[in-house]
Amino acid sequence: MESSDLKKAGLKVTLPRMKILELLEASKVRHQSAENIYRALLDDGEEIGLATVYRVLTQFEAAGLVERHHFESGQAVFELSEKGHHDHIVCIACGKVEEFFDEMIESRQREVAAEKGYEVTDHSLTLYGRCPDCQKK
Amino acid sequence: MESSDLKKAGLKVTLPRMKILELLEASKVRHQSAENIYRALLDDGEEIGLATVYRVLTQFEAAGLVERHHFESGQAVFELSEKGHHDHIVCIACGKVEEFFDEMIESRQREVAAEKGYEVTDHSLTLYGRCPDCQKK
DNA sequence: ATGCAAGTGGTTCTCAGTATCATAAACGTG
DNA sequence: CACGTTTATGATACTGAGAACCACTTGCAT
Ligand SMILES: [Zn+2]
Ligand SMILES: [Zn+2]
Ligand SMILES: [Zn+2]
Ligand SMILES: [Zn+2]
Repeated sequence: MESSDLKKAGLKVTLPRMKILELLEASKVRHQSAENIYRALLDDGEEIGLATVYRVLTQFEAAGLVERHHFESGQAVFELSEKGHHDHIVCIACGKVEEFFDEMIESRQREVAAEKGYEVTDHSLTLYGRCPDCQKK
Repeated sequence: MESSDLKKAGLKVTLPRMKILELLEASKVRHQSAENIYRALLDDGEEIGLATVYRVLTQFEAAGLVERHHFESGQAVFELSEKGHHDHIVCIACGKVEEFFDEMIESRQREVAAEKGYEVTDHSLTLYGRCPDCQKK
């Protein structure tokens, strides 16, 4: 992922956009809030405004570069959309987010929607529970 | 649903609580935002404060009387939890909400979580698309 | 280089929801 | 049913995520 991806998305290559993209790639945490990204960039010594982070993430989302999720925690989180569609399991104790994909669930969703005559454009499935680590505590 | 349900839930029977419960039962729209409920009560000539509506709905949720959902529209919506678990299809054009239950999806979710060692406490599945009516337009 | 369209970021604004707190209503007791 | 304690109410102030503004800066084509 690099500047060419920004061009492809119809976005000018600017420093803040590059920095945000780089951070999303480099970070070991895949699902991050806007404020998280903002603080991480500040900590890296970058000069960037919070408004820019929100604006750029929204543009990235519109361009299909990132996806936005609303887990129950309130705050939206963003992830690079390099990998294909997947759903999430969120640990309610430590906040860890894992991903999964289950073709049977996906196809049943399509069937359910078709039965009701809906054209589905999107869906969101999130499981909440305790991860193995947090169960031990 | 009546005053006894409030007592069972460990909540004093007060006028605002009764009014909110009555409205939720009587309303033809099952999934409503707090502000919606507030305005509906005002329109019915009730004297109630918005803070009370939010407070009471949160108490009802804690007591298991209502469920809160966060569809992508931002605002939380509430519904009586009289019926069993179900998931939702939301029309992105007109906002209509339909409900469905699919045992195959439910059981696959349990399996996926078990494979990853999670104890699932809850999940949220929402399909977004266009309802039959809105497709015609 | 130079001009201008597009982007930035400090700040203000919005909007859903919560906290505060003085007043009012519910309920157990006599 | 009057009383007093406890809990609830509701007007209002506050919060926090995110969008809107707008003067200033940057990227890029000529
Ligand atoms: Zn955990
Ligand atoms: Zn993900
Ligand atoms: Zn519709
Ligand atoms: Zn429902």
